[in-house]
Amino acid sequence: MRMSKGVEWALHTLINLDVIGGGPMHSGRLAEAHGLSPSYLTKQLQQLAQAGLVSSVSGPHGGFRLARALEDITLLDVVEAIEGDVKAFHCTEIRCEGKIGALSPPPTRTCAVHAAMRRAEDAWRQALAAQTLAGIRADLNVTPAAARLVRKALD
Amino acid sequence: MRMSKGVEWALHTLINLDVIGGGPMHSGRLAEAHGLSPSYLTKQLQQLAQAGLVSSVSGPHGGFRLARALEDITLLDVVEAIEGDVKAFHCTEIRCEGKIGALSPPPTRTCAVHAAMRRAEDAWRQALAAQTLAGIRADLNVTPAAARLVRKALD
DNA sequence: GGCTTACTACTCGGATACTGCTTGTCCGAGTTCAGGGGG
DNA sequence: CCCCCTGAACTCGGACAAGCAGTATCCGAGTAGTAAGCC
Repeated sequence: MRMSKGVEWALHTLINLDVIGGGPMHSGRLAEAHGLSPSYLTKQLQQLAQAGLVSSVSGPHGGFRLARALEDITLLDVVEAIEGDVKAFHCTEIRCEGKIGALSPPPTRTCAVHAAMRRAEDAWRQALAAQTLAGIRADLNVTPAAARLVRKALD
Repeated sequence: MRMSKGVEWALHTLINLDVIGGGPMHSGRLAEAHGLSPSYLTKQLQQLAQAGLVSSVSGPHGGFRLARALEDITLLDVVEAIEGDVKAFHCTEIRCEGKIGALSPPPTRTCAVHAAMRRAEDAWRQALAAQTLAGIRADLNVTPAAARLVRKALD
């Protein structure tokens, strides 16, 4: 039950992309901004590109840039882009296996255990979808001085 | 981001323990009731015992029995018993690493990304804590005939 | 001098090893029950 | 006839392998910019 650390990397990197603004930034710079593995961060950025959160530009002066405004990117978007379809609980229908499964008639309704876990996960997903990266950036309270600092670090 | 399948096993097994009621039932029977690996289910039951959800009895005619009523067992109790402390998102404080970390003053407040992810997980945890196994069993709508069937399968 | 063309350097993209955790299994410690012997 | 003791069988409990997803890495494909050559 551990979330990939790529999610943390992606979130910070997306916000950094917004702070510097403008043209594409190549992944190596974005990685050293937080001391991350460049190759692995590239992999995560590719996932984000496939999901349409960033756009990639090849060649010299290429890199990644935001494809949407932070207001239009929710936490759920990022988590789903990195983790794929987020279903922590996987119902394997063990109620239909073994002795009980053999003796019971085939069930007609969905598994109650499954339904209960799904309700909880829906609450989680909903809470993720309710928060945008713009809100997080506002919470970070990036001062103009801090923004200059980030641009300098990525320059 | 996958939850251990032990959680599913534990939930179904706990409800079965309640349906049969009474004395301890040994893990082998509980396992074959749903076609599970006996050794591995024992491992999960031990986790539940450590968490105080079931009590274990050694020796012949021993096994596991519910230590609490289903009303007093929430989904969160089970998930935490099996998975340990449930924190999907682990903040590694990358904001303090790399170039940005070196240039920025040490932060005073908690990481905004971390806080946002924690809010979502709190919603999930809260939804888990709001559902008891008694509610799930009620949702299953176990008829007397079905209860007899379970007892027979575990006899 | 301007245009075309080939080259180079730099970036993303996907295929390829490695690591840690979940999953699965095994054997030993402890306990209860049963049977036999003694009082 | 009743009690105690010894033994055996059965259960949990924790230590020990195997498989798989997450982690990390590397090299090839593609592109833009540049410089040289030609008109």
